[in-house]
Amino acid sequence: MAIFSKTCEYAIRAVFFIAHKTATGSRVGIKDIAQGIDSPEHFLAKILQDLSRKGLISSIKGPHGGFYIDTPALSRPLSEIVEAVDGNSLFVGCALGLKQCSEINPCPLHNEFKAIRNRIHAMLATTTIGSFNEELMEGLLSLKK
Amino acid sequence: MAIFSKTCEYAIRAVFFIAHKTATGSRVGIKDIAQGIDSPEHFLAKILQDLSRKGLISSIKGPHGGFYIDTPALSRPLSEIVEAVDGNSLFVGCALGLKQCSEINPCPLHNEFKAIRNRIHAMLATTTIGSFNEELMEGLLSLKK
DNA sequence: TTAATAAAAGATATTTTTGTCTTTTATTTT
DNA sequence: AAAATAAAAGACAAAAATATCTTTTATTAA
Repeated sequence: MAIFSKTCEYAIRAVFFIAHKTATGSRVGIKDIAQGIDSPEHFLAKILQDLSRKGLISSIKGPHGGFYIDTPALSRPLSEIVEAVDGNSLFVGCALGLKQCSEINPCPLHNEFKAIRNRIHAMLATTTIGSFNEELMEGLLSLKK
Repeated sequence: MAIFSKTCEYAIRAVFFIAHKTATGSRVGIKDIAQGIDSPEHFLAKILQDLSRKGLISSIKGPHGGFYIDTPALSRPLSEIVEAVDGNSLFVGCALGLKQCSEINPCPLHNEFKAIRNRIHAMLATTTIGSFNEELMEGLLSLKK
Protein backbone atom coordinates (compact mmCIF):
# COMPACT_ATOMS: atom_id res chain seq x y z
CA MET A 1 0.00 0.00 0.00
CA ALA A 2 1.09 3.48 -0.77
CA ILE A 3 0.74 6.25 1.78
CA PHE A 4 -1.56 8.36 -0.41
CA SER A 5 -4.34 7.32 -2.79
CA LYS A 6 -3.59 7.53 -6.50
CA THR A 7 -5.98 10.48 -6.62
CA CYS A 8 -3.95 12.25 -3.96
CA GLU A 9 -0.63 11.46 -5.63
CA TYR A 10 -1.92 13.04 -8.84
CA ALA A 11 -3.33 15.99 -6.90
CA ILE A 12 -0.05 16.78 -5.18
CA ARG A 13 2.01 16.38 -8.33
CA ALA A 14 -0.45 18.55 -10.30
CA VAL A 15 -0.49 21.24 -7.66
CA PHE A 16 3.30 21.41 -7.62
CA PHE A 17 3.27 21.51 -11.39
CA ILE A 18 0.69 24.28 -11.60
CA ALA A 19 2.45 26.23 -8.87
CA HIS A 20 5.76 26.38 -10.66
CA LYS A 21 4.11 27.19 -13.99
CA THR A 22 2.21 29.98 -12.28
CA ALA A 23 5.49 31.24 -10.90
CA THR A 24 6.70 31.71 -14.47
CA GLY A 25 3.62 33.83 -15.08
CA SER A 26 1.51 31.51 -17.22
CA ARG A 27 -1.69 29.58 -16.79
CA VAL A 28 -1.59 25.96 -17.80
CA GLY A 29 -4.15 23.69 -19.45
CA ILE A 30 -5.26 20.26 -18.30
CA LYS A 31 -3.50 18.60 -21.23
CA ASP A 32 -0.15 20.11 -20.34
CA ILE A 33 -0.56 19.26 -16.69
CA ALA A 34 -1.54 15.67 -17.39
CA GLN A 35 1.44 15.25 -19.62
CA GLY A 36 3.72 17.14 -17.26
CA ILE A 37 2.98 14.78 -14.41
CA ASP A 38 2.22 11.66 -16.46
CA SER A 39 -1.37 11.14 -15.36
CA PRO A 40 -4.64 10.23 -17.12
CA GLU A 41 -6.04 13.48 -18.44
CA HIS A 42 -9.75 13.14 -17.70
CA PHE A 43 -9.20 11.60 -14.33
CA LEU A 44 -6.92 14.46 -13.39
CA ALA A 45 -9.53 16.90 -14.67
CA LYS A 46 -11.98 15.61 -12.06
CA ILE A 47 -9.44 16.02 -9.33
CA LEU A 48 -8.59 19.57 -10.33
CA GLN A 49 -12.27 20.49 -10.62
CA ASP A 50 -12.66 19.35 -7.06
CA LEU A 51 -9.64 21.31 -5.81
CA SER A 52 -10.92 24.31 -7.73
CA ARG A 53 -14.38 24.10 -6.18
CA LYS A 54 -12.69 23.97 -2.79
CA GLY A 55 -10.74 27.11 -3.60
CA LEU A 56 -7.32 25.49 -3.37
CA ILE A 57 -6.47 26.22 -6.97
CA SER A 58 -7.98 28.60 -9.54
CA SER A 59 -9.04 28.27 -13.14
CA ILE A 60 -10.34 30.30 -16.04
CA LYS A 61 -12.29 28.94 -19.01
CA GLY A 62 -11.89 29.76 -22.66
CA PRO A 63 -8.95 30.76 -24.84
CA HIS A 64 -5.80 31.50 -22.84
CA GLY A 65 -7.56 30.07 -19.84
CA GLY A 66 -6.27 27.25 -17.71
CA PHE A 67 -5.29 26.52 -14.14
CA TYR A 68 -3.18 28.65 -11.85
CA ILE A 69 -2.55 29.23 -8.19
CA ASP A 70 -2.75 32.73 -6.80
CA THR A 71 0.00 34.17 -4.68
CA PRO A 72 -1.61 33.72 -1.25
CA ALA A 73 -2.47 30.10 -2.10
CA LEU A 74 1.17 29.41 -2.92
CA SER A 75 2.00 29.63 0.76
CA ARG A 76 -0.71 27.27 1.89
CA PRO A 77 0.49 24.00 3.38
CA LEU A 78 0.42 20.83 1.34
CA SER A 79 -1.58 19.24 4.14
CA GLU A 80 -4.64 21.11 2.89
CA ILE A 81 -4.42 19.36 -0.44
CA VAL A 82 -4.02 15.97 1.19
CA GLU A 83 -6.88 16.62 3.57
CA ALA A 84 -9.13 17.81 0.73
CA VAL A 85 -8.51 14.61 -1.21
CA ASP A 86 -7.83 11.82 1.28
CA GLY A 87 -9.40 13.30 4.39
CA ASN A 88 -7.61 13.54 7.69
CA SER A 89 -7.47 9.87 8.63
CA LEU A 90 -3.75 9.75 7.88
CA PHE A 91 -3.23 12.46 10.49
CA VAL A 92 -5.57 11.22 13.18
CA GLY A 93 -6.51 7.60 12.44
CA CYS A 94 -5.47 4.38 14.13
CA ALA A 95 -2.91 2.23 12.30
CA LEU A 96 -5.04 -0.85 12.89
CA GLY A 97 -8.30 0.83 11.87
CA LEU A 98 -9.85 0.96 15.34
CA LYS A 99 -12.33 3.79 15.68
CA GLN A 100 -12.02 4.09 19.42
CA CYS A 101 -8.26 3.78 19.67
CA SER A 102 -6.91 6.47 21.98
CA GLU A 103 -4.65 7.11 24.93
CA ILE A 104 -7.06 5.42 27.29
CA ASN A 105 -8.02 2.61 24.91
CA PRO A 106 -4.90 2.09 22.82
CA CYS A 107 -4.21 -0.48 20.13
CA PRO A 108 -0.80 -2.16 20.36
CA LEU A 109 0.79 0.25 17.91
CA HIS A 110 -0.85 3.39 19.27
CA ASN A 111 2.09 5.21 20.78
CA GLU A 112 4.63 4.41 18.14
CA PHE A 113 2.23 5.21 15.36
CA LYS A 114 1.11 8.46 16.89
CA ALA A 115 4.66 9.74 16.60
CA ILE A 116 4.83 8.67 12.97
CA ARG A 117 1.47 10.22 12.16
CA ASN A 118 2.63 13.46 13.71
CA ARG A 119 5.76 13.42 11.68
CA ILE A 120 3.81 12.89 8.47
CA HIS A 121 1.55 15.75 9.40
CA ALA A 122 4.50 17.95 10.26
CA MET A 123 6.07 17.27 6.88
CA LEU A 124 2.88 18.23 5.04
CA ALA A 125 2.06 21.18 7.26
CA THR A 126 5.50 22.76 6.89
CA THR A 127 5.89 22.34 3.15
CA THR A 128 3.91 24.87 1.17
CA ILE A 129 2.45 24.45 -2.26
CA GLY A 130 5.04 26.81 -3.68
CA SER A 131 8.02 25.40 -1.77
CA PHE A 132 9.63 23.69 -4.69
CA ASN A 133 9.07 26.19 -7.47
CA GLU A 134 12.71 27.05 -7.93
CA GLU A 135 14.01 23.50 -7.97
CA LEU A 136 11.22 22.54 -10.35
CA MET A 137 12.11 25.35 -12.72
CA GLU A 138 15.74 24.31 -12.60
CA GLY A 139 14.73 20.74 -13.33
CA LEU A 140 16.24 19.45 -10.10
CA LEU A 141 13.05 17.70 -9.01
CA SER A 142 10.82 15.23 -10.80
CA LEU A 143 7.02 15.07 -11.01
CA LYS A 144 6.73 12.28 -13.56
CA LYS A 145 7.86 8.67 -14.03
CA MET B 1 -6.43 7.05 3.53
CA ALA B 2 -5.23 4.68 6.15
CA ILE B 3 -1.65 3.55 6.24
CA PHE B 4 -2.50 -0.15 5.81
CA SER B 5 -5.15 -1.83 3.67
CA LYS B 6 -8.19 -3.20 5.50
CA THR B 7 -6.84 -6.67 4.76
CA CYS B 8 -3.60 -5.77 6.48
CA GLU B 9 -5.33 -4.20 9.47
CA TYR B 10 -7.30 -7.41 9.98
CA ALA B 11 -4.18 -9.50 9.48
CA ILE B 12 -2.19 -7.65 12.13
CA ARG B 13 -5.02 -7.63 14.63
CA ALA B 14 -5.67 -11.33 14.03
CA VAL B 15 -2.01 -12.23 14.39
CA PHE B 16 -1.77 -10.37 17.70
CA PHE B 17 -4.96 -12.06 18.81
CA ILE B 18 -3.81 -15.55 17.86
CA ALA B 19 -0.40 -14.92 19.41
CA HIS B 20 -1.75 -14.07 22.81
CA LYS B 21 -4.24 -16.95 22.72
CA THR B 22 -1.40 -19.26 21.80
CA ALA B 23 0.54 -17.91 24.74
CA THR B 24 -2.24 -19.15 27.00
CA GLY B 25 -1.79 -22.59 25.49
CA SER B 26 -4.87 -22.86 23.30
CA ARG B 27 -5.61 -22.91 19.63
CA VAL B 28 -8.35 -20.61 18.46
CA GLY B 29 -11.01 -20.96 15.76
CA ILE B 30 -11.80 -18.50 13.00
CA LYS B 31 -15.11 -17.62 14.64
CA ASP B 32 -13.46 -16.61 17.89
CA ILE B 33 -10.78 -14.64 16.11
CA ALA B 34 -13.27 -12.78 13.93
CA GLN B 35 -15.30 -11.89 16.95
CA GLY B 36 -12.23 -11.10 19.03
CA ILE B 37 -11.01 -8.51 16.53
CA ASP B 38 -14.40 -7.47 15.14
CA SER B 39 -13.86 -8.48 11.52
CA PRO B 40 -15.93 -10.24 8.86
CA GLU B 41 -15.45 -13.96 9.44
CA HIS B 42 -15.10 -15.31 5.92
CA PHE B 43 -12.98 -12.46 4.74
CA LEU B 44 -10.64 -13.00 7.66
CA ALA B 45 -10.56 -16.72 6.86
CA LYS B 46 -9.08 -15.93 3.45
CA ILE B 47 -6.45 -13.73 4.99
CA LEU B 48 -5.43 -16.35 7.52
CA GLN B 49 -5.32 -19.07 4.88
CA ASP B 50 -2.88 -16.92 3.02
CA LEU B 51 -0.70 -16.25 6.06
CA SER B 52 -0.84 -19.96 6.84
CA ARG B 53 0.27 -20.93 3.33
CA LYS B 54 3.15 -18.53 3.74
CA GLY B 55 4.14 -20.18 6.99
CA LEU B 56 3.61 -17.09 9.13
CA ILE B 57 0.93 -18.73 11.23
CA SER B 58 -0.10 -22.37 11.73
CA SER B 59 -3.39 -24.22 11.72
CA ILE B 60 -4.88 -27.64 12.33
CA LYS B 61 -8.17 -28.88 10.93
CA GLY B 62 -10.86 -30.84 12.69
CA PRO B 63 -12.14 -30.98 16.26
CA HIS B 64 -9.93 -29.06 18.69
CA GLY B 65 -8.18 -27.62 15.70
CA GLY B 66 -7.74 -23.96 14.99
CA PHE B 67 -5.03 -21.38 14.48
CA TYR B 68 -1.90 -20.91 16.51
CA ILE B 69 1.57 -19.44 16.24
CA ASP B 70 4.54 -21.54 17.16
CA THR B 71 7.22 -20.28 19.51
CA PRO B 72 9.85 -19.32 16.93
CA ALA B 73 7.24 -17.45 14.89
CA LEU B 74 6.30 -15.39 17.94
CA SER B 75 9.59 -13.57 17.67
CA ARG B 76 9.25 -12.74 14.02
CA PRO B 77 8.89 -9.06 13.20
CA LEU B 78 5.52 -7.60 12.37
CA SER B 79 7.03 -6.27 9.15
CA GLU B 80 6.83 -9.78 7.72
CA ILE B 81 3.06 -9.79 8.12
CA VAL B 82 2.74 -6.38 6.53
CA GLU B 83 5.00 -7.34 3.68
CA ALA B 84 3.12 -10.58 3.08
CA VAL B 85 -0.17 -8.72 2.82
CA ASP B 86 0.54 -5.23 1.48
CA GLY B 87 3.90 -5.81 -0.13
CA ASN B 88 6.92 -3.65 0.52
CA SER B 89 5.83 -0.46 -1.20
CA LEU B 90 5.25 1.24 2.14
CA PHE B 91 8.90 0.62 3.00
CA VAL B 92 10.48 1.49 -0.34
CA GLY B 93 7.95 3.36 -2.46
CA CYS B 94 7.77 7.03 -3.44
CA ALA B 95 5.18 9.16 -1.65
CA LEU B 96 4.03 10.59 -4.96
CA GLY B 97 3.92 7.24 -6.72
CA LEU B 98 6.89 7.82 -9.01
CA LYS B 99 8.58 4.60 -10.02
CA GLN B 100 11.93 6.14 -10.73
CA CYS B 101 12.10 8.42 -7.71
CA SER B 102 15.52 8.10 -6.08
CA GLU B 103 18.45 10.07 -4.73
CA ILE B 104 19.50 11.08 -8.20
CA ASN B 105 15.99 11.65 -9.55
CA PRO B 106 14.04 12.75 -6.49
CA CYS B 107 10.43 13.86 -6.19
CA PRO B 108 9.88 16.97 -4.07
CA LEU B 109 9.08 14.93 -0.97
CA HIS B 110 11.81 12.36 -1.42
CA ASN B 111 14.14 13.17 1.43
CA GLU B 112 11.54 13.93 4.04
CA PHE B 113 9.51 10.91 3.14
CA LYS B 114 12.45 8.57 3.12
CA ALA B 115 12.99 9.32 6.79
CA ILE B 116 9.33 8.65 7.53
CA ARG B 117 9.34 5.41 5.56
CA ASN B 118 12.37 4.28 7.47
CA ARG B 119 10.71 5.07 10.74
CA ILE B 120 7.63 3.06 9.78
CA HIS B 121 9.83 0.18 8.79
CA ALA B 122 11.79 0.44 12.01
CA MET B 123 8.60 0.31 14.05
CA LEU B 124 7.42 -2.82 12.27
CA ALA B 125 10.82 -4.49 12.19
CA THR B 126 11.41 -4.05 15.90
CA THR B 127 8.01 -5.13 17.16
CA THR B 128 7.57 -8.87 17.14
CA ILE B 129 4.36 -10.78 16.70
CA GLY B 130 4.43 -11.80 20.34
CA SER B 131 5.46 -8.39 21.70
CA PHE B 132 2.12 -7.54 23.22
CA ASN B 133 1.00 -10.87 24.61
CA GLU B 134 1.17 -9.80 28.24
CA GLU B 135 -0.64 -6.52 27.83
CA LEU B 136 -3.27 -8.27 25.73
CA MET B 137 -3.82 -10.91 28.38
CA GLU B 138 -4.13 -8.21 31.00
CA GLY B 139 -6.65 -6.38 28.82
CA LEU B 140 -4.48 -3.28 28.62
CA LEU B 141 -4.56 -3.16 24.83
CA SER B 142 -7.45 -3.26 22.40
CA LEU B 143 -7.83 -5.20 19.13
CA LYS B 144 -11.47 -4.37 18.43
CA LYS B 145 -13.70 -1.31 17.95
C1' DT C 1 -16.71 -46.29 10.17
C1' DT C 2 -19.83 -42.69 10.96
C1' DA C 3 -20.76 -38.21 12.66
C1' DA C 4 -19.03 -33.97 14.01
C1' DT C 5 -15.73 -30.35 13.75
C1' DA C 6 -12.99 -26.87 11.69
C1' DA C 7 -9.91 -25.09 8.18
C1' DA C 8 -9.25 -24.82 2.95
C1' DA C 9 -10.93 -23.76 -1.23
C1' DG C 10 -14.13 -22.09 -4.68
C1' DA C 11 -17.65 -19.17 -6.46
C1' DT C 12 -20.04 -15.03 -6.39
C1' DA C 13 -21.47 -10.30 -4.88
C1' DT C 14 -20.78 -5.56 -3.48
C1' DT C 15 -18.31 -1.37 -2.99
C1' DT C 16 -14.65 1.71 -3.87
C1' DT C 17 -11.09 3.35 -6.67
C1' DT C 18 -9.38 4.44 -10.91
C1' DG C 19 -10.01 5.60 -15.64
C1' DT C 20 -12.49 7.03 -20.16
C1' DC C 21 -15.63 9.33 -23.16
C1' DT C 22 -19.21 12.78 -24.28
C1' DT C 23 -21.81 16.91 -23.62
C1' DT C 24 -22.34 21.45 -21.63
C1' DT C 25 -20.99 26.03 -20.12
C1' DA C 26 -18.10 30.05 -19.98
C1' DT C 27 -14.87 32.98 -22.28
C1' DT C 28 -12.32 34.98 -25.98
C1' DT C 29 -11.17 36.18 -30.58
C1' DT C 30 -12.42 37.04 -35.25
C1' DA D 1 -22.77 37.10 -33.94
C1' DA D 2 -19.98 32.96 -35.02
C1' DA D 3 -16.15 30.08 -34.30
C1' DA D 4 -12.68 28.46 -31.38
C1' DT D 5 -10.90 27.38 -26.92
C1' DA D 6 -10.79 25.32 -22.46
C1' DA D 7 -12.75 24.07 -18.06
C1' DA D 8 -17.05 21.93 -15.86
C1' DA D 9 -20.10 18.43 -15.62
C1' DG D 10 -22.29 14.06 -16.53
C1' DA D 11 -22.47 9.30 -17.85
C1' DC D 12 -20.27 5.15 -18.15
C1' DA D 13 -16.56 1.34 -17.75
C1' DA D 14 -12.88 -1.35 -15.82
C1' DA D 15 -10.21 -2.90 -12.08
C1' DA D 16 -9.23 -3.65 -7.36
C1' DA D 17 -10.58 -4.12 -2.66
C1' DT D 18 -13.78 -5.82 0.48
C1' DA D 19 -17.28 -9.07 1.80
C1' DT D 20 -20.43 -13.23 1.72
C1' DC D 21 -21.90 -17.83 0.89
C1' DT D 22 -21.21 -22.73 -0.37
C1' DT D 23 -18.63 -26.90 -1.00
C1' DT D 24 -14.62 -29.71 -0.08
C1' DT D 25 -10.95 -31.76 2.65
C1' DA D 26 -8.64 -33.20 6.80
C1' DT D 27 -8.97 -34.62 11.49
C1' DT D 28 -10.99 -36.29 15.64
C1' DA D 29 -14.07 -38.67 18.59
C1' DA D 30 -17.81 -41.62 19.40
